[in-house]
Amino acid sequence: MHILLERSGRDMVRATWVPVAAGTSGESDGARSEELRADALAAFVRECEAREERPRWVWDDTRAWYPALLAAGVRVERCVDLRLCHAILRGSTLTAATPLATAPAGEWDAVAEPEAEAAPAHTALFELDAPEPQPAGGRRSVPDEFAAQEAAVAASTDPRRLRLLLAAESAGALIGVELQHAGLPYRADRHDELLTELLGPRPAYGRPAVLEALVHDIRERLDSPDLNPDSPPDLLRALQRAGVMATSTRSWELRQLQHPVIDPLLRYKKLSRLLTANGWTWLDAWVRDGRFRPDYVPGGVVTGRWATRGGGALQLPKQVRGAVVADPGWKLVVADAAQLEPRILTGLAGDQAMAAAGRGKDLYEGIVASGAVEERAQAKVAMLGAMYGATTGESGRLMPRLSRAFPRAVRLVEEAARAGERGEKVTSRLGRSSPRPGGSWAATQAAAAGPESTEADERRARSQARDWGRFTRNFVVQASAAEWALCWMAELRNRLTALAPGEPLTASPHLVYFLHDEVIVHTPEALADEVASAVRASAEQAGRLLFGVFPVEFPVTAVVADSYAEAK
DNA sequence: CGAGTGTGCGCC
DNA sequence: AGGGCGCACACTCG
Repeated sequence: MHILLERSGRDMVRATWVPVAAGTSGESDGARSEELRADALAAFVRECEAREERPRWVWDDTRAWYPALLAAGVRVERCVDLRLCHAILRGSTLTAATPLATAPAGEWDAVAEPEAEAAPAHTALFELDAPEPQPAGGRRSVPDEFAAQEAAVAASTDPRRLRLLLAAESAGALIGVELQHAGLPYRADRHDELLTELLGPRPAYGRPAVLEALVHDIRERLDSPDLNPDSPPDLLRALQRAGVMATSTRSWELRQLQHPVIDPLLRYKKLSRLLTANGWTWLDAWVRDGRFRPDYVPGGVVTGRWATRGGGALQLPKQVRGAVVADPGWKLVVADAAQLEPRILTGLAGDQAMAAAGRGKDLYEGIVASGAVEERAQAKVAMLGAMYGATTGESGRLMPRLSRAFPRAVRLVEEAARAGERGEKVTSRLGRSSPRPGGSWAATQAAAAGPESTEADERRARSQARDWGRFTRNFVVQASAAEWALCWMAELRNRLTALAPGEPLTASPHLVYFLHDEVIVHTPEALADEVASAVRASAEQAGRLLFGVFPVEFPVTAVVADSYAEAK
């Protein structure tokens, strides 16, 4: 049973029951409906979860509904996040011919958070189409939108895959809220110790002692007493005055050069970065009551990866992971999927040779064993190059050998790149499609094709096309990997719930962290081994959901630990 | 003075 | 001369 929720006035909520598979009629005739007070919602949801057979809650935005329910101690097993699903169905090539996809943009296309709207809708490289202005007449109701989405899926070229994608995306929305609710167990005292060890004690003002000493040292060695090492132009000038022929102040470039200042400068950069990104200010802002609670944004990236807002949760540096510590009597199960993206590519391409290389062992070692390359490092750089579109350097040179050994896998990414270069969309395993190149794309390409095009026009157009081709090349892999990760997590969430039925979220094993191909579960010690098994079983299940019987494996390492730093 | 852009670097 | 992000700081501009 679907139970649709929407606001029906000040402090009131309307709940509408829609039987499964009845949502395609475009009408909600025969559907039961009930009005209730908003403050009675949590009790209502709790009761339905207990009474109904696995109800699926349908609402506009999980981030708007679910936090209050969790705060009231109510967990939801399944939902449909109409806003996230709408975005997928609007863009998917599988639903391109449906009314939902061909209609002009409406309020369901709006960005959820008004403050996010201010963000520019383009990047330096690729200007995407700005959202069209919203119609004044209000938005389609929740039942109408739900019916339109069901109709679009039913009329799509692959309803099974899309249904799976929408279910996984919606489960991700629930998990994102639950992650923030639970928080990552985080020891502020350990973090402070780590910072103090590396930087010196927290200063009341100004730089910590270790940084201050490094600045002094750098200034002396460059004979620049007033140098601000945080200013790239200043620093570059000072370096050149001292005879260091750098063209930028990037660490990787400085590392190649020989000069007494290089070592302290690199150490300064590293530590300065730690201080500004994850120093005491970060600790004060983001860690409360022993928990780090970042704001996850499922579906926040075009490829379907998650984004975060604030706290930089997806960039928690290795330096501070020792502060992530399980509560007394609890353990962390730290799990990550080994070589996820190459294995996803294997499944996408149906490449039996590469599946064999990854069977029962490290995929890169398997590639070495196949004879394609001599060393693991080469296998890795070649695979990454194939997925990211490297054309030069070692990676570029290895491509022909990779291509000979694994023609299907390489052909798949090459074809995705060619499609992007033509300005076409590409689509992930379950049906998420890339955006079309927007902004100046058409004008630039037309200028190069016109009768009076100059050499420069053509160069610009070629370069733009290649840039977009690298994006679509990576999109098919990254987006499909994100789908695998969602299926993995959704399956794991179900298994964790089953380990301790009826328990509140934070009293039983629960997810506390997610990082693209990595999860952390916080669990009572006694259940830790069962959790680790669940993590592995969920990965197998995710592989079957995406690739059926095709024999590509998705090994995960699952480590039971007290601290995040112990894993890896 | 605030808003927007560029640089650099952390994560996958 | 390599895909996707977020964030802090320096810097520029109105």
